Amino acid sequence: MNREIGNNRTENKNRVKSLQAKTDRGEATRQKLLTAAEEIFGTKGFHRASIVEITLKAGVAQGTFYLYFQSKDKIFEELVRELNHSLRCEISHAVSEVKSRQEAEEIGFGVFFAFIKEHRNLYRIVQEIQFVNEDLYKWYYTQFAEGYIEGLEKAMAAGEFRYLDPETVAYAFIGVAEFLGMRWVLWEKEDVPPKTLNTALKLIMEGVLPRK
Amino acid sequence: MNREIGNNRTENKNRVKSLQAKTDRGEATRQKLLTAAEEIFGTKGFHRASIVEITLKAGVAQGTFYLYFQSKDKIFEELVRELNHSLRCEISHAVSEVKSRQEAEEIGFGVFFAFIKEHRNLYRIVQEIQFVNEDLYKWYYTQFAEGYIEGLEKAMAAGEFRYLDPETVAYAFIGVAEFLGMRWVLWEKEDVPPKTLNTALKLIMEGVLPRK
Amino acid sequence: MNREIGNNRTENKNRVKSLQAKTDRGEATRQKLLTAAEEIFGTKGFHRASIVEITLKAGVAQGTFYLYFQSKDKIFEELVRELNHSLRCEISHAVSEVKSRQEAEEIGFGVFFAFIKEHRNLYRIVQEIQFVNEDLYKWYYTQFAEGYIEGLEKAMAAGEFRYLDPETVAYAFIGVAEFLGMRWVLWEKEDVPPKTLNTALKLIMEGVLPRK
Amino acid sequence: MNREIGNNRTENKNRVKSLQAKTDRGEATRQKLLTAAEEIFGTKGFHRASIVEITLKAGVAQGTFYLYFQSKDKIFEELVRELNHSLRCEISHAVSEVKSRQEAEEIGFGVFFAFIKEHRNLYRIVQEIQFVNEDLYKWYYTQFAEGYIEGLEKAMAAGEFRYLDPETVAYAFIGVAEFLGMRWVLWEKEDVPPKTLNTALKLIMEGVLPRK
DNA sequence: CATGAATGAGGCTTCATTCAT
DNA sequence: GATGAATGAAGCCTCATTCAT
Repeated sequence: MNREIGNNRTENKNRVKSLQAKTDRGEATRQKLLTAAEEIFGTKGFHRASIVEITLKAGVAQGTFYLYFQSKDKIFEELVRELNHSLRCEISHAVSEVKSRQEAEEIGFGVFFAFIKEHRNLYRIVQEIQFVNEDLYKWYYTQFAEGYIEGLEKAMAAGEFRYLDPETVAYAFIGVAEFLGMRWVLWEKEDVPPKTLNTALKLIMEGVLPRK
Repeated sequence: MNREIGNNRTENKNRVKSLQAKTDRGEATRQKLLTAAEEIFGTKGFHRASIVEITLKAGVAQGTFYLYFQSKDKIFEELVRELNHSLRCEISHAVSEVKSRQEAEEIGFGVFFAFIKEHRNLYRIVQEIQFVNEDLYKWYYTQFAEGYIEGLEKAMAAGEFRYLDPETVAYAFIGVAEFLGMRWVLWEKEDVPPKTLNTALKLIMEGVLPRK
Repeated sequence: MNREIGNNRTENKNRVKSLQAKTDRGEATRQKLLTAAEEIFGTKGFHRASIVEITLKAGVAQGTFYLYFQSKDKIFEELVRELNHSLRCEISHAVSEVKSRQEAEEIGFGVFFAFIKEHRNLYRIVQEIQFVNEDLYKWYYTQFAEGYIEGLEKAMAAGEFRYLDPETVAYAFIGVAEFLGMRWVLWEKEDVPPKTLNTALKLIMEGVLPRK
Repeated sequence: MNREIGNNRTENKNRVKSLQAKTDRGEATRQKLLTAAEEIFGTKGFHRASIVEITLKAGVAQGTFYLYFQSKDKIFEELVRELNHSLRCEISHAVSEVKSRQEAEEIGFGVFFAFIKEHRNLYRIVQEIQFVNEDLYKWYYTQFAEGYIEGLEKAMAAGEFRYLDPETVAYAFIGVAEFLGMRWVLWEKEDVPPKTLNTALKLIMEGVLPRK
């Protein structure tokens, strides 16, 4: 499944390109549409958003939309794939030069919070994709989990982390990040306070039980 | 905010009742509608569900719907409040006779997973409420967090848990539960495997770092 | 009416030519478009066919279409005129060396069936023209009828056929040919069986009443 | 095929009825829509007709249309089935009390011409159905042919008509009727002149060859 | 209390045609 | 001559909601 959905992205882009958008002008329009869509979808959600609105904001005619995207669903899906890609890139890049796995978690959480602050809109989009394309929703989190699991396994093998089923740990950590991000970044529209970030890290590293 | 949203529920019910002379027949119809709505909303999501479908399943006329609920949004919101109420009741009841806070977490997670397995439909509804009534979405999690925080504070005061910002811990734990529930109960349509549950508990209790 | 419509054809061509300096390259493009249009219109019908599709199949840009044809309607009409022309040419040519009028009918029916088998696509086009340009539709059949009437009158004058209102006979014969062609060639996608052809000829020559 | 398409009619009607239209009011609306549709489709053809136009003429809201018909296609198809039914009923009724098969043809042709004069609109509809639902188009003529064949076989068995492949004769006769109807009723918007009708009958009875 | 027919705004999408390059 | 991106009108259909009975 992952493969397919992942590849769809490129295929899709290529197919569209082969039909149109061979010029810079076309590519610019495409970008205008994506940007507009990101904002509208993020603000009003998928269902309350309308194509008219998107094209209005993009400053193009309604029909132009369909030169670049097959449907409302498709542009939405593309946005999700982009978000997934960007976020994973940012995290893996930031984490790449880290010394310990513990530090990696710290950096990773930080980048994640920064990202959703920056892309507040796109972030909400992910939440709604499950009602539009459930497979893509699963794919979204599976992608993250896979990368996470890999890192965890290395850390466990190296003795940095004790052995705990990596998939469980991965989803648990993602859950922690998502809910703290939701609570502070999305609801409060601020940064996650340092205290909270520290607490979260202490929690996942050492748990809530008192250390003896 | 909480107050208002919480009260809406009762107000709503009362208003309708006062209009309808509280007949049993009326109350039965109301219940039929709620039950039908639960299934339809849960299956197809809020936007794809239609009032006709709900009334059809409930076996009443279209117009009848508006005798009991002001709008599509409102019945949806009521369902969310019901879900919130039931789940919190079940958990607090199950947890009430527990000896340690640690055991409370264990029981709590278990009950939560069982609940979403049972109410898979209603559970999906919560995910979608954020696009219909964002305040209610916040209310939903705030309610949980509040109860959770209270329990955590007691445990910390008693020295069962070490002191960590309780709100952070509460949202983190909720995040863990939600994502494991999503991954195993909703995606696999099975129980959360015991191994996963154990791993999760170990994780939140003692963290991933090796114990010295 | 006939005159005008008939002339439109040439006028149209000439006008375009005069704009386009009659280059061979231009004429080739024009032909590519006509050929593509014939296939697309024939396959999907006028309304379901699209200009993009035609230009795609012709291997030219969308805009190019309008260099050679004024509109979707016009190319469709031109196709009809071409069909009319070809079919009448084929028939009159085949019939030209015939000895009796009776034989002419035989040959004529045969050529007609062969033609629609060959040009199944173009043939369907004629059926649809009535909803695009009713005059042209009438023109199409009037052209046939006129030729037919002429031949019939000669045969009647010569005593080969008895005298019956020639226009009625002409339309009746055309109707017979069309319906047998529809039934066997278009529906069965085969030749009209010899038995059917013979039956038809017997029928129009001698009727259904028993010969005394 | 015939069965299915034929039955669809009743099924369709019933299905719709079960959803709505249980009252006289509903049935009246349904009729208003059918009547309006008959006129609009007949005048402008299927593709150029629009639902708005139909509902406007029927004096109902756009949405009302979809209470009674599933789609633009479906109402069109229903109209065709109705036409087919009515016409066959009228003919078979008129022909039922006839003494000879020859007289039956005479009456049949007459009723047919009268019918298309009366239902000029509906008649054009049939021509276009082939581009909307090809099976239904075939069904339309197959229905006629079947009835026709039956009558012809009887006449041939009785020696009233000589033996000629009945299916061929049926389609040929239908073709004659259609083309004369087209030429005089539809194009001239008048009755088929008696002369023409007589000529046609003579032709199909005795052919064009001189009687010896 | 209940019905269900009717409403009408609004959404997505298609496509013939134009025009700057 | 040719291109192909852009246009925007128009079409079909859905559905939450109302209201006369």
